[in-house]
Amino acid sequence: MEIHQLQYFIAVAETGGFGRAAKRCNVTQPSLSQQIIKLEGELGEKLFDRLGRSIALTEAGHVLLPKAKRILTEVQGIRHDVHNDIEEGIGHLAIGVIPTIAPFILPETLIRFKSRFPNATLSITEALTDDLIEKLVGAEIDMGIVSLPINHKLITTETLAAEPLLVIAPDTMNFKGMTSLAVSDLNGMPFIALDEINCLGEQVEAFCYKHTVSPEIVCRTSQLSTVKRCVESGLGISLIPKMCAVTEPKGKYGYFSIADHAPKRTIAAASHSGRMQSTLSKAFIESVRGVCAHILDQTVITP
Amino acid sequence: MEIHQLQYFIAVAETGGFGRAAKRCNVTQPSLSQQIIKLEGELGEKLFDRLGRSIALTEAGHVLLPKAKRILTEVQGIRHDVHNDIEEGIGHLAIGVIPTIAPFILPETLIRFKSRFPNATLSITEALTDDLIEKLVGAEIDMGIVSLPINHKLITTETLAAEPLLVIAPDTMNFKGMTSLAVSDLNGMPFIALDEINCLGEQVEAFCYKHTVSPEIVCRTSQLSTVKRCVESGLGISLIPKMCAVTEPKGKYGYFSIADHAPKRTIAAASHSGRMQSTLSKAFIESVRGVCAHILDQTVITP
DNA sequence: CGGAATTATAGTCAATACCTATAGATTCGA
DNA sequence: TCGAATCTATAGGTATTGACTATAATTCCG
Repeated sequence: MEIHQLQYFIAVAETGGFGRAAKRCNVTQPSLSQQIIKLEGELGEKLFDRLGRSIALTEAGHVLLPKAKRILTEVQGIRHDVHNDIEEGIGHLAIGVIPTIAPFILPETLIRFKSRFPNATLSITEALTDDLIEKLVGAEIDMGIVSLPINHKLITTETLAAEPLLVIAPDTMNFKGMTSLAVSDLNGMPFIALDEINCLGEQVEAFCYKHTVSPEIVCRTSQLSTVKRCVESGLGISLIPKMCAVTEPKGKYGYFSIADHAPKRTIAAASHSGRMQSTLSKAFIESVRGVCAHILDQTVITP
Repeated sequence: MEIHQLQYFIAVAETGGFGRAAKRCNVTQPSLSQQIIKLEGELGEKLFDRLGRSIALTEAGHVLLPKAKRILTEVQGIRHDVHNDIEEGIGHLAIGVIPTIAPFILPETLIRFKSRFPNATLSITEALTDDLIEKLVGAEIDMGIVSLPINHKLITTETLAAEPLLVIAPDTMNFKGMTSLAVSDLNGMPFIALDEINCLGEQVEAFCYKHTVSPEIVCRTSQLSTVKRCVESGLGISLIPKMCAVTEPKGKYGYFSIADHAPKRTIAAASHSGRMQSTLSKAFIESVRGVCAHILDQTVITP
C-alpha cells in the first residue's frame, strides 16, 4: 500500500469516476485504474462497485475512505509541521552543565527559556566536563555548558562569557578594608581548594602555578558551596567564580579582585561538530549568554 | 513521500544505523540510503546527523518520527480494520421504504437492528416505489423495502413475506358477524381507495379488475391512515394490508378475509444488481423478515 | 597505522508506474 | 432498437525508479 494509491482512491470516491479522478491526479485513467485494482488486491476487498454510469463505494470502501483521508491529511501536514514545529519551538533539548556553573545560571535561564518556548521540554544533566564531552560525542545530550578550554576534535565550542574569579576571604582575615589584591598577596595564605576533578579546580591550580603563587592548601572539597562554608568558618581564603559570589546571599566574608593578573574562566557552549544545532539549542545558548551578562554585570567587590 | 520511505526512516531511527535498518527492512543499505536521502530532499531538511559510528536525529527528524510512526500504525491497521469493521457492523446503511409499509414495520425493525448493530448508523427514506428504484439505481440508497412486482433490469429483489390484504368495514355495515367474505360481496360496495401513485393502490385496483369486481369508489386518499379514518366514519369499506390492521389500535370497524380469492401483496427487499450487499444490508433484511413474520402471525379477523 | 564498521557513490538491472491504443460494457437519445 | 457517447478494463510499450553489486570514503578502535 502506498500513499499515491490512497490518493487515487480518495479521488475516485470524491469525483465519482475513474476518469475524473485520473484528471484530478494528473495521470491517465488506466494508470489510476491499475493502482486501484492493486490496492483492492492488497486489501482483499473490492472498494468500488463499478456501475455503468457511476461508481458506488462498497462496504470496504466506506470503511477505508475516512481512514485514507485521515492518513493523507497527516501526510500533507508533515511538510509544514516539520518546519512549523521547529519554528514554534516544539521539541526536546537535552543540556549538560558542569557543577560549578549549573546552580548559578540554571534557575534564571530556565525561567527565560521556558517563557520563550513553553512547548519545549528540557532535560538537564549536571556532570563534570569529561562526562559531558562523552555524552556529547554519543549524542546523549545536545549541548554542554562548560568552561574552556575544551580539546576534542569532535567538539565545537562557542564562547558565552568571560568570568572573573574573585578572592573570597573571611571577615576575620586582614584583607578587610582593601578593595583589590595583588597575586603575591595570596602567597602562603591558607587556601580552600576545589577538587581537581572539577575543571575550575584545575584552572585555579594552573593559575597559581603560572604566577608562582603557593598558597597553603588546608582543605580540598568537591563543591563550591562547601568551599564557601569553609571560608566563612575562617579556615582560609579561596578563588571562586563571580557568579557564585553574586547569586548567593552574602555571609561573613568579603570578595576581592586581583588587580595585576586578574584570573578568569571562559564559559562556553559545547556541541558535537557533526550535528546540526537545533533552533532550541541556539535559543538556549542565547538565554545562557543573557543570564551570564546579567549576573556578571553586578558588583560584589567589598567596598 | 511514500509509505516505504517512512518505514525506512523509522527503522533507521530505531536501529540507530542505516545498515541495521536495511537488514530489518529486507533491502540493501544503498537502497535504503537513497530513499532516506530522497525523503530528506522532499522535506527540505536533513533527518539524521551522520556521525561516524552512529547516527542522531536532527530536529526535523525528531519532529517527523512520531508523525511517521503514527501514520505507519494507521496504515498497518487498515487491512485489519477493513475486515473487522465490516464484521463488527460499523458503518452506514441507507434504506428506503414505501409509505404503505414503513409505519408498520419500521419501529420494531429499528429496535431489533440497533440492538444487534449498535455502532451502525441508519438513514431511512420514505418514498414511492418509483422514487426508490431511481435512488437504488443512483446508489443513493443501499436497499429498498417494497412490494412486488418490480421490473427493472438493474434491480434484484428478494422476497421477505406474503401479506394478505383484508377487507376493512365499519361496524355500521352489514358484514357484522361474518368471518370471511367472497369476492363478489364487494360488488357495488362504497369503497375508499388508496391513490394509485401508491403501488398498493394499483394492486387493489388490479385485483378488482381481475375478479371483475366493481366497488363504487367514494373517496380516494393518499394515506392508509386516512383510509382507515374514512372507513371508521362509515363512508365505505376498503382493502388494507394486514400489517396495517395488526399494528394499530382497533376502532369502530372490523376486518374480514376474502375466502375465495384471497388478495395479497408480496413484500421484498430490492437492491442494485451491480452492487455488493453489505453485511449490514443482509442483516437489515433479516430483521425485516423477522418483524414481518411476527406481525403477520397475529390474528385480527373479526370473530 | 591497519582492520573493522559504517555510509555514500557509481553503474546496472529489474520492477513497476505510466502512457497510448483499444476493447468491452453501459447509458442515452434518435 | 440501433448508434453515439461515456466509462472502465486490458494489452503492449516506455521510462521512471527502487533495488542490487561493487567500491570508495570516512570513522573508530586496537
